[in-house]
Amino acid sequence: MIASACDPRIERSRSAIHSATIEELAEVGYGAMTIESIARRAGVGKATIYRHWRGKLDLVASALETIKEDVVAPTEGTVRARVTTVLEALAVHLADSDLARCLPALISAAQYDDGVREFQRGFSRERRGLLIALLDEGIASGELSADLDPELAAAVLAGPLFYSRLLSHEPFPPGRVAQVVALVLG
Amino acid sequence: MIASACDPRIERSRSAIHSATIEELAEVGYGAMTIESIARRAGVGKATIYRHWRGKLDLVASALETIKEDVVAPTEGTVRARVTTVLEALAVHLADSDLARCLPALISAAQYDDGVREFQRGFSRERRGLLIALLDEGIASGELSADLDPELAAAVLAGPLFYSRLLSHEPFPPGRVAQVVALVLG
Amino acid sequence: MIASACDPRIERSRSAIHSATIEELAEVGYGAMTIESIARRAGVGKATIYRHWRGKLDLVASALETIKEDVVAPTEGTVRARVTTVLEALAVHLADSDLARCLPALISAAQYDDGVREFQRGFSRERRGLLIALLDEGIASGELSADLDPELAAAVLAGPLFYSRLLSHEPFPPGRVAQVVALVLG
Amino acid sequence: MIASACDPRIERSRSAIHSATIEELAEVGYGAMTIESIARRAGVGKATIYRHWRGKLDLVASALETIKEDVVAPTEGTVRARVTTVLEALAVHLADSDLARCLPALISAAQYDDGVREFQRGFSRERRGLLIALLDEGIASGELSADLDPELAAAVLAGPLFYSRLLSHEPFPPGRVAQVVALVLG
DNA sequence: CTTTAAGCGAGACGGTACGTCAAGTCTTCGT
DNA sequence: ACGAAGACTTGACGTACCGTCTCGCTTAAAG
Repeated sequence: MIASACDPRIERSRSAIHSATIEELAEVGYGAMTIESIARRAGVGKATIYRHWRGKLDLVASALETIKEDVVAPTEGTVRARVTTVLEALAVHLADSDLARCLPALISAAQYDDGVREFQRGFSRERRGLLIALLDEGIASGELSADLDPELAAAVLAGPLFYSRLLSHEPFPPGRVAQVVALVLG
Repeated sequence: MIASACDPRIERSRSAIHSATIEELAEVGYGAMTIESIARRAGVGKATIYRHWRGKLDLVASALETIKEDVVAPTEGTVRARVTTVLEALAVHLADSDLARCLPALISAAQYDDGVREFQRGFSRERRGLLIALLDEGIASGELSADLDPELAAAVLAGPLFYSRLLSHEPFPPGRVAQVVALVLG
Repeated sequence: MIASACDPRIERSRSAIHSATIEELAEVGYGAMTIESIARRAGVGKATIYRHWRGKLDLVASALETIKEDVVAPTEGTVRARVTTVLEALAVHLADSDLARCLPALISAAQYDDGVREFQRGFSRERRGLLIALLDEGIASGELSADLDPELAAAVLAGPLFYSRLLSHEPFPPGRVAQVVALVLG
Repeated sequence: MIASACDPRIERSRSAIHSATIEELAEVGYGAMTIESIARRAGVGKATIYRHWRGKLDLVASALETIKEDVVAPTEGTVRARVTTVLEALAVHLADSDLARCLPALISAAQYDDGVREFQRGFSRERRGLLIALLDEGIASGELSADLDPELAAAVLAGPLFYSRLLSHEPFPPGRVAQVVALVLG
């Protein structure tokens, strides 16, 4: 009955389907991606996909969860330097990674699916949380002005990187991250 | 031959199709929108649509052009105040407009379609151009530091508005625009 | 609106589909026959089939109508000789013809579909009518006993041919038809 | 190993599956009947069915064997009377019995499956054997003409009953069996 | 003031993908 | 050890749109 918990085919299928989903998402985008092509690429039957997920959105949300990697902030150096490091990592990540390649699809899907939206909101909140914590620390230590609103500043710091990637369709050059930090944190 | 330039039937079809496209886009989103439903809603044959546009993306891009309102920068007041006004207008626009509602779909589509990418790039460049011109003016008049990189500053100013809309799925509160301007332009 | 009445594609599709249906029916039987295989064989889209017929049964019934050939009784010779000729033709037909090859499928389908049943009943009634008319003529001319029930006799004459084909799965040898006639008509 | 011969569970499953098969067959017909629905109805796993039978046809053939009642020819009276009795029993059987209801499906299946064909041929041969034996007896006793071909006569006697059932889709009225016998056996 | 040719709506065409269902196979677990 | 349960791959189901096509009507223009 709960045999499924141990049947190795289930796990093999799930991971094959997840990989295929990420690849399809990055290659053709959410709209053009089809369940049939995922099934074909993963070498599984369509029914196997529908057995585990309710549909395309559900599948994509679950596949994206699997590639959400933890980001850690450095602990050494001035807050400005550490913020720069974090943003540079983000810039590099946005320039080339599975998640970044799926980002446009993700944003589009989030518009019509609560699950995807929650996932994506969580993803950004996590990233932003890192920055906010650093800024809080800088304010506490006196390195940054007490007037600074960390939430707002985090959005202002990360904003241009996403803006560049999504609106101008050019990755933000990691080399210019320092300029942004200088502009915003004075 | 070039009768079409004058034939009123063509214009009637075009505008009926454009309206239907905007309505469908707002109601069901880009992904769920179909050419058939647009044809149905506009009361035209499918072929009439394909006669004038290459496909869904082309049609949507063209429909959006028709609702793209010109944005004009104010000419009175300090540059800081005028930048604030422009960004506030953008924040309001992003919070509720047909174009803003289609933005996620556009960004996604732009990944895979050159035409859409160009359309979208043009749209953002135009907006950004306004800001850059203002900043240039501020530098020239001495109101802003000569060290300021207008291109970068424009991305830093507009970035958080899009970041909020696209990544957090919350419109950026127009009331906080002033804070951003203060943070970035000192 | 009634443009379809003249569109030559419609007739081409219909006849291609009919042929493919008869071939499939004869080759694999009613149960194993699929709409997809018919569409593939006819070189048409599945939707084209569903556009014209409600389903498999409807399609089969309509395809069989197209191969229903008229049978004519000879007018010369004794009634016994003419009955023999008609039955021999039936025996040959049952041994090798599209309709005969589809007969088992037809009988099976008739069990669950009124349309197919009516078609098949009509087909047998027609054949039987020929025999009955001949027997009536024989009774009228005095060649056959006035006690003979033509309806019953027709069933007794044709019965063994179908019995052999359907129950023993062997075509009834045309050469033995004369014996049946001798047995039944004395 | 051959534990199955003794394991009471096996027998319980077999009979539950047989009953379920007969019920499904009668309710929805051969074509619409599925292994899954039989398994469901019998309260058994699909694999249990496939462990014992090769497929639907095999299962149906086997289920029908279980309800094949032995037919015995009467031993008293004239051969003509006894032939009439046997044919009347057949007419009644064809009018309403599980086997008769499955006959069209069987005939169709027999075209494409050797096993079913053999089963069905055996079924008719058995019935016909009864008739042939009676006719042989009649010839031996002098009641019937020595010229009579018992094989042929059997087909001519039984033919109309099947003809009526399969081609006209009307059960042959048992009351008219005597007329057939009179016509064929003089 | 008619031709005449365009643009039109309608919708059939061959296709692809949808999400569902059943086929027959295979693996795990519980009795 | 064997059967029940159920996940697996496969492939057909009938539907919806895709983008292309053919048709007959309508209508604006050029003769």
